[in-house]
Amino acid sequence: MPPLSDRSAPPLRRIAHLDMDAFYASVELLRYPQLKGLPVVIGGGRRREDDLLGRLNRERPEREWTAQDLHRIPLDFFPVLSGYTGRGVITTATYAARQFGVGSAMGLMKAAKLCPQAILLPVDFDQYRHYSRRFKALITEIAPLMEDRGVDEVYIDFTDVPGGQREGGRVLARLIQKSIFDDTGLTCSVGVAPNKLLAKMASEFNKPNGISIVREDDLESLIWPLACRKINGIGPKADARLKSQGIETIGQLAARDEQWLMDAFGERTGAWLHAASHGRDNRPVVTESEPVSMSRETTFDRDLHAVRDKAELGAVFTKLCEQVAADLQRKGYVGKTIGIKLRFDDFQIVTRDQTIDHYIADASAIRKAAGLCLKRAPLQKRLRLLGVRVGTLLTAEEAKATAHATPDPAGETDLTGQLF
DNA sequence: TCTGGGGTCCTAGGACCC
DNA sequence: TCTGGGGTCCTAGGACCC
Repeated sequence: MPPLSDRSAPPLRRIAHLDMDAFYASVELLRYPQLKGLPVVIGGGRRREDDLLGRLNRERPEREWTAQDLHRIPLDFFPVLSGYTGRGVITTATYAARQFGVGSAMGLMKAAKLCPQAILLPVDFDQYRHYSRRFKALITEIAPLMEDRGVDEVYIDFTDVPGGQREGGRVLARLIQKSIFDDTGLTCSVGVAPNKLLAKMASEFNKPNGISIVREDDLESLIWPLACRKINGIGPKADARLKSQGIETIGQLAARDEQWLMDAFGERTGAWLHAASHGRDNRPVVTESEPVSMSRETTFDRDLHAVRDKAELGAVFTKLCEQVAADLQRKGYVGKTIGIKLRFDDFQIVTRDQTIDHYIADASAIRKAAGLCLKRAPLQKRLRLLGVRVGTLLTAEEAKATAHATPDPAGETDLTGQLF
């Protein structure tokens, strides 16, 4: 019989990070299995891709093509990157496409140079959301403490889940992988570690369809040789600053004195860099959170001028306000900080926002406040992007309960003097 | 031929209040 | 006339992430 202290010892903290493999592209491959193994990129702007079925029925009318026939669409019928013009970027590329050096966030025109034969599919967010909900539901059936990190990523707290400690978490990770694959046909990569920071790094070790286990004492051998950029939170700017100090790897970062880091990078950031390099992170897995803001933005097909393209801009502006309003209402939120975002032709970004004294969610009130913001913005340069944001959110119920929500009285919204 | 869209969090200065 | 802190809210910009 083990002593009481042993039996009551708390289980080791085991946190998993799960990352779906090439998620958007993999979902597309479920519909178009004939594309398996080929270079495929997902992306593109608003430029509506000609619907494949419609085109088939027009150009190959020898039979009727329906949604059941997607897997039968001949390869030569898919649009390819070659000759692409427009401002779209790649959202996801299949592993076959990545061989050519194309990847997320790359402009499609640049990708067309690198891999003109790649098949280009338009994004289909409804489809990705559907699979996203499905794989997350499967996970929470097995392990209820899950943190949503976007459509294709989650953290999972394995600590108290039956089997979560076996082989460092590998057994449970395998179970979840299998459950997702059996139900959806999609694969994912999982990293299990003592905390979120290390789990996130671990999930990258063995892609695709891999599992990596990182334990406390793996720090030196597995983490320290990695580039600082692998730490979630160190981006290109911070990485450049670290490099300028001769710090390339996480091990080199860990070798620096904490006080030195605090002097060089600020109290907070320095302390965080020091902790992260030593694999320390006590952030909990957060299962629910309220949104802070909602926004809509759009990049124009060509840069627009505030005066010369006033009518076009005004129409887009109104539409963005309507979309944000619809998003707020559909999700049941109101907000009182209304803001705009402009990106000029030189890529400079300017924001203006204004907090009003009551919570709103209707398009005309948003349009009115956003219009006032626009008046305070410089408008000499041509615009590439326009965005509308509503922040300082409250749920509609909260707002009602505290009588904060004052609906814009009918007819009071006055658009006279508005720029657009 | 550059570079999408939707988010979160942090910083820093100023206003204002105690 | 000069001299304090602290705290909160607001605004603008920027880094970073998916």
